[in-house]
Amino acid sequence: MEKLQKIDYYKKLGLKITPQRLAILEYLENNREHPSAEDIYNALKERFPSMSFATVYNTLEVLMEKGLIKEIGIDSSKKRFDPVVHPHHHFICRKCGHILDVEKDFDIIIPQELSECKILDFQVVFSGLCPECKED
Amino acid sequence: MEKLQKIDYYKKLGLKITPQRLAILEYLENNREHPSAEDIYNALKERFPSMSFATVYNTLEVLMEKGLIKEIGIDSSKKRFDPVVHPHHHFICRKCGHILDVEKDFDIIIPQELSECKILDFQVVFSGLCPECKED
DNA sequence: CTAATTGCAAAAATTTTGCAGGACT
DNA sequence: AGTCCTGCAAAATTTTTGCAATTAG
Repeated sequence: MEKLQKIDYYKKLGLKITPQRLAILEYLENNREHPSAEDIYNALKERFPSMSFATVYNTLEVLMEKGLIKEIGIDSSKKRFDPVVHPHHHFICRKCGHILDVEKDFDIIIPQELSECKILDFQVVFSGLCPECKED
Repeated sequence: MEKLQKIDYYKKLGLKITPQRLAILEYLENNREHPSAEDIYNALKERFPSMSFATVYNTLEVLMEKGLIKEIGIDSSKKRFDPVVHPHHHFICRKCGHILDVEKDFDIIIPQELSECKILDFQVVFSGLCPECKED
Protein backbone atom coordinates (compact mmCIF):
# COMPACT_ATOMS: atom_id res chain seq x y z
CA MET A 1 0.00 0.00 0.00
CA GLU A 2 1.13 3.54 -0.76
CA LYS A 3 2.23 5.48 2.29
CA LEU A 4 -0.44 8.15 1.99
CA GLN A 5 -3.14 5.59 1.47
CA LYS A 6 -1.96 3.81 4.57
CA ILE A 7 -2.17 6.95 6.66
CA ASP A 8 -5.70 7.50 5.40
CA TYR A 9 -6.53 3.93 6.23
CA TYR A 10 -5.26 4.31 9.77
CA LYS A 11 -7.13 7.56 10.20
CA LYS A 12 -10.34 5.92 9.11
CA LEU A 13 -9.87 3.44 11.90
CA GLY A 14 -9.93 6.37 14.33
CA LEU A 15 -6.20 6.30 15.02
CA LYS A 16 -4.43 9.54 15.70
CA ILE A 17 -1.33 9.41 13.58
CA THR A 18 1.80 10.38 15.44
CA PRO A 19 5.31 9.90 14.11
CA GLN A 20 5.95 7.30 16.78
CA ARG A 21 2.90 5.30 15.80
CA LEU A 22 3.81 5.38 12.15
CA ALA A 23 7.30 4.22 12.97
CA ILE A 24 6.03 1.35 15.09
CA LEU A 25 3.60 0.29 12.38
CA GLU A 26 6.24 0.49 9.73
CA TYR A 27 8.70 -1.45 11.85
CA LEU A 28 6.18 -4.20 12.44
CA GLU A 29 5.21 -4.43 8.81
CA ASN A 30 8.77 -4.88 7.68
CA ASN A 31 9.72 -7.34 10.33
CA ARG A 32 8.99 -11.03 10.25
CA GLU A 33 10.77 -11.77 13.52
CA HIS A 34 7.67 -11.44 15.68
CA PRO A 35 9.26 -8.73 17.78
CA SER A 36 8.66 -8.04 21.44
CA ALA A 37 7.93 -4.61 22.87
CA GLU A 38 11.58 -4.29 23.75
CA ASP A 39 12.68 -5.19 20.22
CA ILE A 40 10.50 -2.41 18.91
CA TYR A 41 11.74 0.05 21.50
CA ASN A 42 15.36 -0.76 20.76
CA ALA A 43 14.89 -0.56 17.03
CA LEU A 44 13.28 2.86 17.21
CA LYS A 45 15.17 4.60 19.97
CA GLU A 46 17.77 5.79 17.52
CA ARG A 47 15.19 7.65 15.46
CA PHE A 48 13.18 8.66 18.54
CA PRO A 49 15.63 8.98 21.39
CA SER A 50 12.94 10.29 23.70
CA MET A 51 10.43 7.53 23.06
CA SER A 52 9.33 5.59 26.09
CA PHE A 53 8.05 2.10 26.72
CA ALA A 54 4.71 3.61 27.64
CA THR A 55 4.31 4.72 24.05
CA VAL A 56 5.29 1.36 22.67
CA TYR A 57 2.88 -0.54 24.90
CA ASN A 58 0.15 2.02 24.42
CA THR A 59 0.52 1.84 20.66
CA LEU A 60 0.60 -1.93 20.62
CA GLU A 61 -2.60 -2.03 22.61
CA VAL A 62 -4.35 0.40 20.29
CA LEU A 63 -3.17 -1.52 17.24
CA MET A 64 -4.51 -4.71 18.75
CA GLU A 65 -7.88 -3.14 19.47
CA LYS A 66 -8.09 -2.07 15.85
CA GLY A 67 -7.11 -5.53 14.69
CA LEU A 68 -3.94 -4.41 12.92
CA ILE A 69 -1.68 -6.71 14.91
CA LYS A 70 -2.00 -9.77 17.10
CA GLU A 71 -0.26 -10.89 20.22
CA ILE A 72 1.14 -14.39 19.84
CA GLY A 73 1.30 -16.55 22.93
CA ILE A 74 4.07 -18.86 21.94
CA ASP A 75 7.16 -17.50 23.61
CA SER A 76 6.36 -17.79 27.28
CA SER A 77 9.15 -15.47 28.35
CA LYS A 78 7.71 -12.33 26.80
CA LYS A 79 4.87 -11.11 24.66
CA ARG A 80 5.54 -11.02 20.96
CA PHE A 81 3.57 -9.33 18.25
CA ASP A 82 2.59 -10.25 14.75
CA PRO A 83 1.39 -7.85 12.06
CA VAL A 84 0.08 -10.78 10.03
CA VAL A 85 -3.42 -11.10 11.37
CA HIS A 86 -4.90 -13.58 8.94
CA PRO A 87 -5.01 -17.11 10.37
CA HIS A 88 -1.66 -18.78 10.07
CA HIS A 89 0.64 -21.01 12.04
CA HIS A 90 4.07 -20.95 13.63
CA PHE A 91 7.22 -22.83 14.35
CA ILE A 92 9.36 -21.91 17.36
CA CYS A 93 12.94 -23.00 17.85
CA ARG A 94 13.45 -24.41 21.32
CA LYS A 95 17.02 -23.25 21.37
CA CYS A 96 17.14 -19.74 19.95
CA GLY A 97 13.50 -18.76 20.25
CA HIS A 98 13.22 -17.86 16.60
CA ILE A 99 9.64 -17.96 15.33
CA LEU A 100 8.83 -18.83 11.73
CA ASP A 101 5.52 -18.39 9.94
CA VAL A 102 3.74 -21.40 8.54
CA GLU A 103 1.26 -20.41 5.89
CA LYS A 104 -0.09 -23.84 5.09
CA ASP A 105 -3.77 -24.58 5.63
CA PHE A 106 -4.57 -27.40 7.99
CA ASP A 107 -7.82 -29.26 7.98
CA ILE A 108 -8.73 -29.22 11.61
CA ILE A 109 -12.02 -30.61 12.77
CA ILE A 110 -13.24 -28.94 15.94
CA PRO A 111 -13.27 -31.73 18.48
CA GLN A 112 -16.40 -32.88 20.25
CA GLU A 113 -15.04 -31.86 23.66
CA LEU A 114 -15.06 -28.20 22.64
CA SER A 115 -18.62 -28.21 21.31
CA GLU A 116 -19.74 -26.04 24.24
CA CYS A 117 -17.10 -23.41 23.49
CA LYS A 118 -17.27 -20.66 20.94
CA ILE A 119 -14.18 -21.30 18.85
CA LEU A 120 -12.89 -18.12 17.23
CA ASP A 121 -9.55 -19.28 15.97
CA PHE A 122 -6.95 -21.99 16.08
CA GLN A 123 -3.32 -22.23 15.31
CA VAL A 124 -0.82 -25.02 15.00
CA VAL A 125 2.46 -24.47 16.82
CA PHE A 126 5.38 -26.61 15.80
CA SER A 127 8.43 -26.74 18.01
CA GLY A 128 11.88 -28.10 17.51
CA LEU A 129 15.21 -26.88 16.20
CA CYS A 130 15.62 -24.39 13.43
CA PRO A 131 18.08 -25.04 10.59
CA GLU A 132 20.86 -23.10 12.32
CA CYS A 133 20.40 -24.61 15.77
CA LYS A 134 20.06 -28.21 14.66
CA GLU A 135 23.67 -28.19 13.45
CA ASP A 136 25.20 -27.41 16.83
CA MET B 1 0.21 -44.92 41.15
CA GLU B 2 0.65 -45.79 44.81
CA LYS B 3 2.29 -43.05 46.84
CA LEU B 4 5.31 -45.14 47.83
CA GLN B 5 5.81 -46.29 44.27
CA LYS B 6 5.72 -42.71 43.14
CA ILE B 7 8.39 -41.69 45.61
CA ASP B 8 10.56 -44.54 44.41
CA TYR B 9 9.95 -43.46 40.85
CA TYR B 10 10.99 -39.91 41.59
CA LYS B 11 14.06 -41.11 43.45
CA LYS B 12 15.11 -43.21 40.49
CA LEU B 13 15.07 -40.08 38.41
CA GLY B 14 17.67 -38.65 40.74
CA LEU B 15 15.32 -36.28 42.49
CA LYS B 16 15.84 -35.54 46.14
CA ILE B 17 12.44 -35.89 47.69
CA THR B 18 11.53 -33.07 49.99
CA PRO B 19 8.09 -32.41 51.45
CA GLN B 20 7.82 -29.28 49.33
CA ARG B 21 8.61 -31.13 46.14
CA LEU B 22 6.13 -33.86 46.91
CA ALA B 23 3.47 -31.26 47.60
CA ILE B 24 4.17 -29.44 44.34
CA LEU B 25 4.08 -32.69 42.36
CA GLU B 26 0.87 -33.75 44.05
CA TYR B 27 -0.71 -30.37 43.47
CA LEU B 28 0.16 -30.48 39.80
CA GLU B 29 -1.10 -34.01 39.35
CA ASN B 30 -4.47 -33.22 40.80
CA ASN B 31 -4.93 -29.96 39.00
CA ARG B 32 -6.13 -29.61 35.44
CA GLU B 33 -6.09 -25.81 35.50
CA HIS B 34 -2.56 -25.49 34.10
CA PRO B 35 -1.41 -23.50 37.11
CA SER B 36 1.20 -20.78 37.18
CA ALA B 37 4.04 -20.61 39.68
CA GLU B 38 1.98 -18.21 41.73
CA ASP B 39 -1.03 -20.53 41.72
CA ILE B 40 1.16 -23.27 43.11
CA TYR B 41 2.71 -20.97 45.68
CA ASN B 42 -0.67 -19.73 46.85
CA ALA B 43 -2.14 -23.20 47.03
CA LEU B 44 0.69 -24.51 49.16
CA LYS B 45 1.56 -21.63 51.42
CA GLU B 46 -1.05 -22.75 53.94
CA ARG B 47 0.61 -26.11 54.37
CA PHE B 48 4.10 -24.64 54.01
CA PRO B 49 3.94 -21.10 55.34
CA SER B 50 7.67 -20.68 54.96
CA MET B 51 7.89 -21.83 51.36
CA SER B 52 9.37 -19.34 48.95
CA PHE B 53 9.04 -18.68 45.25
CA ALA B 54 12.62 -19.80 44.83
CA THR B 55 11.57 -23.29 45.83
CA VAL B 56 8.59 -23.29 43.50
CA TYR B 57 10.61 -22.13 40.53
CA ASN B 58 13.53 -24.36 41.37
CA THR B 59 11.26 -27.38 41.65
CA LEU B 60 9.44 -26.57 38.44
CA GLU B 61 12.74 -26.36 36.64
CA VAL B 62 13.95 -29.68 37.98
CA LEU B 63 10.65 -31.33 37.11
CA MET B 64 10.92 -29.98 33.59
CA GLU B 65 14.47 -31.29 33.21
CA LYS B 66 13.27 -34.72 34.26
CA GLY B 67 10.37 -34.52 31.85
CA LEU B 68 7.67 -34.79 34.50
CA ILE B 69 6.00 -31.54 33.54
CA LYS B 70 5.97 -29.15 30.60
CA GLU B 71 5.78 -25.42 30.33
CA ILE B 72 2.97 -24.33 28.06
CA GLY B 73 3.43 -21.12 26.11
CA ILE B 74 -0.17 -20.24 25.52
CA ASP B 75 -0.95 -17.64 28.14
CA SER B 76 1.36 -14.81 27.25
CA SER B 77 0.94 -13.07 30.57
CA LYS B 78 2.65 -15.75 32.65
CA LYS B 79 4.20 -19.16 32.43
CA ARG B 80 1.87 -22.03 33.07
CA PHE B 81 2.70 -25.64 33.70
CA ASP B 82 1.20 -28.91 32.63
CA PRO B 83 1.79 -32.29 34.27
CA VAL B 84 0.36 -34.02 31.21
CA VAL B 85 3.44 -34.46 29.09
CA HIS B 86 2.14 -36.70 26.34
CA PRO B 87 1.32 -34.77 23.18
CA HIS B 88 -2.04 -33.11 23.43
CA HIS B 89 -3.73 -29.87 22.55
CA HIS B 90 -5.37 -26.92 24.23
CA PHE B 91 -8.16 -24.43 24.18
CA ILE B 92 -7.75 -21.04 25.86
CA CYS B 93 -10.60 -18.71 26.71
CA ARG B 94 -9.86 -15.20 25.53
CA LYS B 95 -11.87 -13.73 28.34
CA CYS B 96 -11.06 -15.64 31.51
CA GLY B 97 -7.82 -17.29 30.48
CA HIS B 98 -9.08 -20.74 31.34
CA ILE B 99 -7.16 -23.49 29.51
CA LEU B 100 -8.80 -26.77 28.59
CA ASP B 101 -7.12 -29.94 27.40
CA VAL B 102 -7.94 -31.33 24.00
CA GLU B 103 -7.04 -34.99 23.77
CA LYS B 104 -8.05 -35.57 20.18
CA ASP B 105 -5.46 -36.66 17.65
CA PHE B 106 -4.99 -34.41 14.67
CA ASP B 107 -3.50 -35.55 11.40
CA ILE B 108 -0.98 -32.85 10.74
CA ILE B 109 1.35 -33.11 7.79
CA ILE B 110 4.62 -31.31 8.41
CA PRO B 111 4.63 -28.53 5.84
CA GLN B 112 7.26 -28.23 3.15
CA GLU B 113 8.46 -24.89 4.47
CA LEU B 114 9.66 -26.55 7.69
CA SER B 115 11.57 -29.33 5.97
CA GLU B 116 14.89 -27.80 7.07
CA CYS B 117 13.82 -27.78 10.71
CA LYS B 118 13.94 -30.64 13.15
CA ILE B 119 10.34 -30.87 14.30
CA LEU B 120 10.06 -32.33 17.79
CA ASP B 121 6.47 -31.62 18.57
CA PHE B 122 3.38 -29.73 17.59
CA GLN B 123 0.22 -28.66 19.26
CA VAL B 124 -3.04 -27.16 18.16
CA VAL B 125 -4.22 -24.19 20.18
CA PHE B 126 -7.86 -23.23 19.89
CA SER B 127 -8.99 -19.90 21.20
CA GLY B 128 -12.38 -18.40 21.79
CA LEU B 129 -14.88 -18.24 24.61
CA CYS B 130 -15.43 -20.96 27.16
CA PRO B 131 -18.97 -22.11 27.99
CA GLU B 132 -19.19 -19.73 30.99
CA CYS B 133 -17.80 -16.66 29.23
CA LYS B 134 -19.79 -17.01 26.02
CA GLU B 135 -23.01 -16.35 27.96
CA ASP B 136 -22.02 -12.90 29.18
C1' DC C 1 -9.76 24.14 21.11
C1' DT C 2 -10.37 19.56 22.75
C1' DA C 3 -9.30 15.19 23.36
C1' DA C 4 -5.90 11.96 22.77
C1' DT C 5 -0.97 10.89 23.00
C1' DT C 6 3.70 11.31 24.68
C1' DG C 7 7.42 10.91 27.99
C1' DC C 8 8.92 10.31 32.45
C1' DA C 9 9.23 8.05 36.56
C1' DA C 10 7.43 5.14 39.76
C1' DA C 11 5.13 0.82 40.59
C1' DA C 12 3.37 -3.71 39.69
C1' DA C 13 3.92 -8.32 38.28
C1' DT C 14 6.69 -12.19 37.13
C1' DT C 15 10.95 -14.64 37.24
C1' DT C 16 15.86 -15.24 38.49
C1' DT C 17 19.84 -15.25 41.49
C1' DG C 18 23.38 -15.47 45.59
C1' DC C 19 24.12 -17.25 49.62
C1' DA C 20 23.84 -19.18 54.39
C1' DG C 21 21.70 -22.63 56.87
C1' DG C 22 19.25 -26.99 56.72
C1' DA C 23 17.57 -31.46 54.87
C1' DC C 24 18.02 -35.66 52.09
C1' DT C 25 20.45 -39.86 50.86
C1' DA D 1 29.38 -36.36 55.49
C1' DG D 2 28.57 -34.43 51.29
C1' DT D 3 25.66 -32.65 48.16
C1' DC D 4 21.61 -30.80 47.02
C1' DC D 5 17.61 -28.01 48.53
C1' DT D 6 15.28 -24.32 51.05
C1' DG D 7 14.22 -19.74 52.35
C1' DC D 8 15.20 -15.05 52.33
C1' DA D 9 16.13 -10.96 50.20
C1' DA D 10 17.72 -8.51 46.55
C1' DA D 11 17.81 -7.99 41.65
C1' DA D 12 16.45 -8.56 36.94
C1' DT D 13 12.78 -8.58 33.45
C1' DT D 14 8.64 -7.40 31.53
C1' DT D 15 4.48 -4.72 31.70
C1' DT D 16 1.37 -1.19 33.64
C1' DT D 17 0.03 3.22 35.52
C1' DG D 18 -0.46 8.41 36.91
C1' DC D 19 0.28 12.69 35.53
C1' DA D 20 1.91 16.97 33.42
C1' DA D 21 3.24 18.71 28.99
C1' DT D 22 2.57 18.32 24.12
C1' DT D 23 0.42 17.35 19.72
C1' DA D 24 -3.04 15.84 16.23
C1' DG D 25 -7.37 16.71 14.22
